[in-house]
Amino acid sequence: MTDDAKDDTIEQLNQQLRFAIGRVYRRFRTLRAEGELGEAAMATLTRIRKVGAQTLTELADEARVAPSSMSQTVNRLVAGGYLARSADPADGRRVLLTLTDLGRHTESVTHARGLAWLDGQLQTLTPRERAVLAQASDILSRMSEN
Amino acid sequence: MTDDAKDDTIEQLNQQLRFAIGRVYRRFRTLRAEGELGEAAMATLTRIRKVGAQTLTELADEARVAPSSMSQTVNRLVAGGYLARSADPADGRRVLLTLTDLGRHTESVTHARGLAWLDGQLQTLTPRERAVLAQASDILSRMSEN
DNA sequence: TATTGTTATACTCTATAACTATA
DNA sequence: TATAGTTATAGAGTATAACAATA
Repeated sequence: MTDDAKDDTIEQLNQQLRFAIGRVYRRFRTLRAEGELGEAAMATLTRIRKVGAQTLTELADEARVAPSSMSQTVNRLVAGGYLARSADPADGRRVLLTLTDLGRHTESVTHARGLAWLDGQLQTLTPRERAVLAQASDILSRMSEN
Repeated sequence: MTDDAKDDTIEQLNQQLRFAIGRVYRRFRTLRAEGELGEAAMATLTRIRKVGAQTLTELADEARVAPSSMSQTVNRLVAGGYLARSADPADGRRVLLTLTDLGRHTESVTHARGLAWLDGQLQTLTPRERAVLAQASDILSRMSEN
């Protein structure tokens, strides 16, 4: 295989992959039911449910957004009663975000519902196709760290 | 393998995949340079470049967004001089969207630049990993049609 | 009546710039 | 000075509802 042929393959894969990911992402987004929390809000609740109380900077870094963006997402969640702000006793500049009962319950219910469509799709695949997606997930996660 | 074990695998894949796709999509989005067109606008220009003049409904269906959403994306593109509206001689209700010279040029340049990051990432993968991503792209594209 | 498209309005998500409070 | 966080402001993208024009 010449370098040119290899570049062609990569160019083609690039476009296929970007197109496929955009479509699936938008598909996810349209699954959101009336009155349900948006992607960023849900991801924030899920993160705190998984790892416990987080500071604003921790959440912003993990989501790869600006601190002000996360501050506004947190504002909406606090206003809705899903998150509570509390002072960090060890450092007065820090604010610890924790789930309220409503936040914990909403995260659990919405998470389960959000998985339903993808579950249905995955059920229709062959085991081999699922294995391909599992490997692709690993590769994509690694890539997005750069 | 029992049914329960199979369900566990799918549940795990579900979460991995959704996480991976969200991360890569957001990574794409942050690549956008100052003053460049956004994802939806660029995708619209690219679609017209590939298949020629399109009506609003065609564009909305392909992108899987509401007609009013596409109308507003088109509004921004027409206001910026990237697209031109013209009447369909065969049906007075229809509006045909075509690229202007600026639109064609911008699509070409921005498209090339947008591919750069992903190209770099793909170059670092093994041929086998790239094959996995190519297969995954197909599977994901098929899935998002449902 | 049905289809095509637009506008009004509102919400989510994001960013930059300017700011306060604490270390 | 540096770090943590907030607010003001702006813009992209999306949706629903109400509407006009044409088929």
